[in-house]
Formats: sequence, C-alpha cells, structure tokens
Amino acid sequence: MTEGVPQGERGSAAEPAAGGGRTRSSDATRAAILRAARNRFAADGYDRATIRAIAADARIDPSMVMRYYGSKEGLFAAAAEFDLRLPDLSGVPTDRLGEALVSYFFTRWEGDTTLPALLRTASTNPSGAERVRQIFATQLSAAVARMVADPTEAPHRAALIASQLLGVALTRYVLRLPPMVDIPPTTLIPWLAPAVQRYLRDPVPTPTLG
Amino acid sequence: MTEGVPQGERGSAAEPAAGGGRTRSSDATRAAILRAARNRFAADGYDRATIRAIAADARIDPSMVMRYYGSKEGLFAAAAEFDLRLPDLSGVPTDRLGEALVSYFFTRWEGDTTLPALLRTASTNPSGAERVRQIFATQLSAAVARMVADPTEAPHRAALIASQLLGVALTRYVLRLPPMVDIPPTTLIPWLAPAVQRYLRDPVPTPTLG
DNA sequence: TTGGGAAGTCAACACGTGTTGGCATACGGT
DNA sequence: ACCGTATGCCAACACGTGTTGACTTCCCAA
Repeated sequence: MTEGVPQGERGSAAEPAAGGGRTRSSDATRAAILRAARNRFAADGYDRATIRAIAADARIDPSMVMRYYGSKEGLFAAAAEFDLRLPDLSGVPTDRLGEALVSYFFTRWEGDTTLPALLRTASTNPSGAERVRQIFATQLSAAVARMVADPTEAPHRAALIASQLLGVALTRYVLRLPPMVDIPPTTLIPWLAPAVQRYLRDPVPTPTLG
Repeated sequence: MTEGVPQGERGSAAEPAAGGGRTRSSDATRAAILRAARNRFAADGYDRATIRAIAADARIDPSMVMRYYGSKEGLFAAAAEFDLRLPDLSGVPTDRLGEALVSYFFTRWEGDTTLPALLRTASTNPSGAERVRQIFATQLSAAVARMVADPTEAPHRAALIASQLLGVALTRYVLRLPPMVDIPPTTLIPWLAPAVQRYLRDPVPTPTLG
C-alpha cells in the first residue's frame, strides 16, 4: 500500500544529469506526475480527476503513471501523503493557543491546494475519508493532547476544533462561499480564535436537558 | 432547468388508485426514484451514484429515470431541492439565538441524509457547489439578517455560522470522525452554541496586525 | 562499437457509464 | 369489447475510463 512501485529501483547510481532533452530522469517525471496529480485531485476530486488528464498535465503518457504508481489508488495515496506540519506551540501562553492555531491554519493552507484535494476526495471516496481520520487521529489529536489540561479529553476537543477549521476549509476553499472567500485571514482570525480557544481550554459544559 | 419532464402531463385527472399491481402510478414511481436518488447521492456523491444503481433501488428500469427527470443532472436537481426549513426565531431572546440555531440544526439533520448528499456532491460537482451557494444566500443569509443587529453584516456573519455548522455536518455525517460521531447532540449543543452566538451577536473584532 | 536496460509512446482491451429508441403490457374511458 | 395511452422493460449506442502489453528511442557502461 505504501510501496507501489512495480519496477525501476529508485536512484540509478549515476547522477541524474537533470535531463533537459527528450528523456528526463525518472525522479523528475515522478515529481511532475505528483504535482499534476495534486492539482487535478484538488480541482476535481478523486473520481473526476482522470489519469489521462493528469498525464497530459505532466506531458507524459498515461501508461507512465501506471508504471510509476501502480494504480490510480496508489497515485492518490502518494499525492495525499501529507503532514499538517503542526508547529511546536509549547512556548505560546495557554490563553493564546487558539489564536496561534488559527493563524497557523491560514499560513499553512492559503495557497496550498492539498487540503481541498483531500477534502474533495474524502467526501466521496471511502479510502480518502479513512485517510482524513488517520491524519486527525495521529496528527491533530496528538498535537491537541499537548495543549489541553486533561489529555483524556484530547480527541473530544480535537474533534470540535476540526469541525470549525475543516468547516472553514470547506466553505472557503471547496465550496467557495462568496463572503467566506472575500474575508481576509487577518479579519477571520479574531473571529475564529475565541471558538478554537474555548474548544481547547474551556471547562466541559453541562449537556442540555432532553 | 426546473421543468425537466419530457412527457406525461402530471396528474391524470382520475384518482391514482395507489397501484399495488404490476404498474404503479406515475407519481409513486417518481417518488420512489427520488427517494432512492437521495439515498444514493448521500451515500456515494454525484459521480459514484449511478443511474443504474438508483433505478435498481427503486425497482425500476434506468430508462424510466431518464423519462421522468430528463438527465442525471435533472435528477440531482430534483433530489437536492430542499428547504433548510429554518423556523421563526423572533420569539427567542437575542442571547439565546445561538443555542436555538444549533439545537435546531441537529433536530433538522440527524436522520436526514439530504445534507450529506448535498455536501458530497457539492465537493465535486460545480453545479452542486452553486446550489449550496444559492441556499446559503437565499435561506441562511436571509434568516440571519433577521437575527443580527446590523443587517449589512448578515452575509459576513452567516458565512461564519455556515463554517461552523457545515464543519459539523462534514465531520459528523460525511467524514464520520469517530469522536464527532460519538458525541450526542445534547453534549455538542452547549459546546457549539456559544460560537454561533458570538458570530451572530458579538461586535466585530479588530483585525490582527500584519 | 555494441549491448542492456531504462524512459517513453502507441494502440488496444474490457468495462461501466449516461442516454436512446423500439417494443410489450396493463389500465381506463367509451 | 375495444382502443388510445400511460407505464414499464429490453437491447443497444457512443463514449470515457483504468489498465495492459508490445514497440521504439535514448543513454550509459563494457
């Protein structure tokens, strides 16, 4: 599942020579395919992003995609391989963690199409959804555990944070709701930060009756 | 676009007699198709939901779907035709609007698959996304305008509310993040209500520098 | 100079899709 | 009893998909 390479032992011992001629190096082609795949998956989602289109963007034959990544699923697995790259927020005062998280969210994702790509795919493709759940559990939930008072509550609180932040990603990057698209991050941050801050640090409220 | 019926003038003047035999009434079939379509679109999204599968669910031939709804797009248009059915909240004290909105959200959508259907489709299909934008503008934004102090700010504030509420819909109904799925609405409501309340009624915060 | 292997191309396959038109069947008014 | 018509089914179409295998071209090491 991780190693989907049928042939071509990576790295041919000699220097790649950064081909500018007719045949480029294997790694350059792989990278070109990956870049095209990320863009197409981001723009169209898993089903509508065709291997032919991706190959055309990478100026390569569709069969090369198969040779390098085995299958469309394998290509997606490679394209959606990503880190939230959550920074170390241990130096941030606890009452400003929400703001730090929200403003990091925008610096990380404005201009990067990987998140919408993942969201578009996960909405339709079961293995895409599973991937989101993994990222949530291993990355966000783990990071949140370091910011909350009681680590037991981390998944719970991380889910609430995800609901707000993925909601922003959905409305701003995927659905492109006009108001959400037009508001600049600097305006959005002070709106969103208190919500995230509360999910992070406020005491658990008492459930409503009935 | 709205009237996609090729033939069969709705309503045959006589009573339909609720056919239990071999041929059911036209309206019953239409309804069966629509119900199956909603479920399939909800479960699979626009692309993966095939007309053949929908027809099979409705125990009908695929060609009937075409006759009644013209095309797959037409079928989706009919299936995604929905009201948020936002209630009149004019009797609710202004400091409890957030809670009212959030608890209504759950009573409206728990057990109804139309929202995830729309979200799944809108993530991939441009006309699905357009539909969401319409619903946002004509229904949510309009309702929010009646709840805020300055109606000028309604789209702005409605977008923030949408980001939180659609984020919940996404994580709970579409991605099915385990913690989000497990938490009961009665616990979720007091978590989410303050955020929505703030988006609704709090003064506009000052943007962050830089 | 020559051979091996990697990089890339081409044409085709098997399949599933939306969509279409023709054909059978049962209903309801006369 | 009859016939028009609505209801439904069947077979097929044109097309786009992921995927495969054989073929050509180029580079690099003996």
